[in-house]
Amino acid sequence: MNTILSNLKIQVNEKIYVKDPETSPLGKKIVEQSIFLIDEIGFDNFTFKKLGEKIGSNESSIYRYFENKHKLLVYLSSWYWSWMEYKLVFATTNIVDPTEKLSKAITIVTEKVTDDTNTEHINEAILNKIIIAEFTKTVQTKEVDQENKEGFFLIYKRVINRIVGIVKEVNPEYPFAKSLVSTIVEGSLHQHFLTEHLKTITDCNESVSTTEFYLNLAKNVLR
Amino acid sequence: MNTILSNLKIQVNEKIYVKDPETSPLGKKIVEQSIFLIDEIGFDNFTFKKLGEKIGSNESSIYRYFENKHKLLVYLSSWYWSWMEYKLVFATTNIVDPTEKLSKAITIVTEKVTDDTNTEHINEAILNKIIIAEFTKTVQTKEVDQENKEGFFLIYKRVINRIVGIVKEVNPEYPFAKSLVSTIVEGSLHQHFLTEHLKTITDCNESVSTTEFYLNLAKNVLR
DNA sequence: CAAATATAATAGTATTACTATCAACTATGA
DNA sequence: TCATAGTTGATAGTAATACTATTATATTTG
Repeated sequence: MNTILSNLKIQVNEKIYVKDPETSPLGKKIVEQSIFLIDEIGFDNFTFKKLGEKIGSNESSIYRYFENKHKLLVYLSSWYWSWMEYKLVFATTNIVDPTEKLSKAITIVTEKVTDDTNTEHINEAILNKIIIAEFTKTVQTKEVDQENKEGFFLIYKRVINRIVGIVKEVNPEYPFAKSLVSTIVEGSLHQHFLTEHLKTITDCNESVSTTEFYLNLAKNVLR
Repeated sequence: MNTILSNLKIQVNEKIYVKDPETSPLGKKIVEQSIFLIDEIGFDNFTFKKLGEKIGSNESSIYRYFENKHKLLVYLSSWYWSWMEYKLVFATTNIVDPTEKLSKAITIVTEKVTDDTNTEHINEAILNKIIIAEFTKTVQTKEVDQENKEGFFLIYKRVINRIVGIVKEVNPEYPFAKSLVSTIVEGSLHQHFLTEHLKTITDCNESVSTTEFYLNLAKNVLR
């Protein structure tokens, strides 16, 4: 996986950006540093002006890459889920036993992320923290239907449906495969959030535990 | 329940408001109409100025009740979960069989809400729509730890832990009761959202189905 | 009726979320 | 190597947001 990812470019829907940030040093810096700044001050307090100051660049230059901060967050999310899809595919390819395949998939998608050193300008561990704290904000807007039509959430839906396929291999009779998987994926982000901030309503306390909970859940539901 | 609720006042943590909106006609109007306006234009586009125009009142008057729009949303959420707790308690009291009790509880908490005509100025059906679309925004902020300390989310956590108690009656051996319940409660809001906006990653399509999915899930996990 | 309280109207500030313009610098290719 | 296209930076400006402060006017209560 290592060598392959370093040659592969994560593809993000062109409609999300004004200019592809991967095509210039400034673009890469915007992406790289926005991850740190959003993690640091939170998306709600994040502005292009502050990011400009952080990277020693002008606010107006950032607008040449992203229409607004919402689009930047959608970009980061798309990148994340696209990267997640690679991890998923590589972890499950050539595994014949559906149950084992599903376990690997659930593990990939629910465990805490460590930095993938193959992508130079993106720190996946921090990006994962952002996804945990802010991902629902990319979807939960009044513009969701419009943006869904434009394909902003395709990658996310593809990740879900890839796992749905595995669930159906494990148990073709189970009638709620899609809801189960979307519950696991979204729910694991939520459990990670609770582990950090509202500990009294979760049993998860370290990275492995959230995964354990969902592995156990899936096993019980699909047996 | 009807007669009792019409006499009971839903209690909301005093730190959430500047002045209790239940104590004046203007306060009630602010709460009543904010629900309609947030539903209509979304929380992100909602401002006190727009609300003032809608209710024929001045922006500055609204600030005398709520510090900012975030606090107003926290107020609406607290009200909602408090009301949900009443429904829960009344639906499960005097039921001896834990399994039946849990089924009632899961049904209450996952089903689509219809207006409760006993509360004059609050339309619960619309409020439920707001909770589905915006609830995570009340929690997912940089101030979550501070606000949690001040007790802003106590009611929500109490609802979760009340159901956790029932889960433990059903199966005292199950090691993830808290995570299961928080997954169900938060997850059902998410499934309702997907049903409306991202239909390709959910199996739920009408009110009953989300409940069915989670009843089935809980049954399989706890047997 | 007086005093206290609630509300409305107006004004003002700092920040946000942009857009527009123009100058400077950089890379390319003829 | 020069011309030119494209990128970035600097500055300015606008409308909206998120408030705070002040004063006037109603309304309630004792």
